[in-house]
Amino acid sequence: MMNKKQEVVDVGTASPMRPWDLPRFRNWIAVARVHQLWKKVFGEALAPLGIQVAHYDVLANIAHVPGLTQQALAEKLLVGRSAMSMLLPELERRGLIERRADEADRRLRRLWLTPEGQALTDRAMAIHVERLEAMMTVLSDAECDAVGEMMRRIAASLGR
Amino acid sequence: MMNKKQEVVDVGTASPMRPWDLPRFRNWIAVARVHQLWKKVFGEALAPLGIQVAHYDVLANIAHVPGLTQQALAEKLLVGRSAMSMLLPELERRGLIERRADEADRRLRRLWLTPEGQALTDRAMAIHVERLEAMMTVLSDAECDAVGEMMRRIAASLGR
DNA sequence: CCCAATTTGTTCAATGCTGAACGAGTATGT
DNA sequence: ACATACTCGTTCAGCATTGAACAAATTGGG
Repeated sequence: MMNKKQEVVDVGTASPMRPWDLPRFRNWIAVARVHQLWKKVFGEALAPLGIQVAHYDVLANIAHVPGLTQQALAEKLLVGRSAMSMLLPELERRGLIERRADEADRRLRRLWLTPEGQALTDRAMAIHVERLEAMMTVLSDAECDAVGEMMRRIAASLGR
Repeated sequence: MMNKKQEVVDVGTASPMRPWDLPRFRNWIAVARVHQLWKKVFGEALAPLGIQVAHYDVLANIAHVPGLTQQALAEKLLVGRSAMSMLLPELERRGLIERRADEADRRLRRLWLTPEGQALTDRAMAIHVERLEAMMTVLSDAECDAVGEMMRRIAASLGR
């Protein structure tokens, strides 16, 4: 497969650098824009449940990996540990999650969903899937998979 | 081209909804993750210049469309107008931008880069392009363009 | 011409996240 | 056993962003 570097003819413009002329630049802008738009749309879709995207991210990750620690959760969400210390007490107070100290290592607080939390998370995930499918209808299955594969490749190269 | 809906065999699991099994879900997670990682990486790359990503977004957009209004800038960045009212005075104080009232409509404050602002923006854009190219090396030109095209399609479908 | 409605930018209280400092608990080395 | 270094979670001040309320300027209909 050809993979020659994409070049832009320098016509001697005043500006020494015109990123908007570079395909990679313009294409990445599109990625960033879709991500931002999605966060807005999803946040509004979640509002009727009385939770925000940050709450949902927590609940969905506990549902995916029950019993994970606050540290592990913070890493998955790419936020600081302190953010969890601020957010989780609120979810606990609302009876959505439970924090139990690990028996072997009492520094760790492992996270679990209560039945109410699981029920809310199920509803939120249903909304998530529904909205995502709606957004993705403009892509064929093959295209969608191709995007995912490429993004995982980029993530791997970023995480060195 | 085949475009049959991707289905997941329901093996009668306990959970009524398992989004992680859906390809569209997993693929989108990858997009979100790359975007978040990029923001972190880029922010660190920008730190030596003494500006943050939010500042850069402002400067780069003024460089791209000199004389745009605060309102137009806020819309482009998907933030509220008040965010600009907080951020721009700082950039003005540092001598990077200039705000001049429009002659015809004195409600509007149009934004321009000072020579210093232009110089800093050029340096920042060089870093931006360099980092972006580095991140994108794992994609061929055709793949990169394909991602951009698909993202623009999604953005169009989201913006109804 | 005039009054109401709209638009632009600003202010301010409230919210959420960060990063550093800290205490409690655990691991390591001698 | 003991001291040191590390890890996990919490607290707190600092900072950015939001959304509502506001003033100034403009627009449009009577």
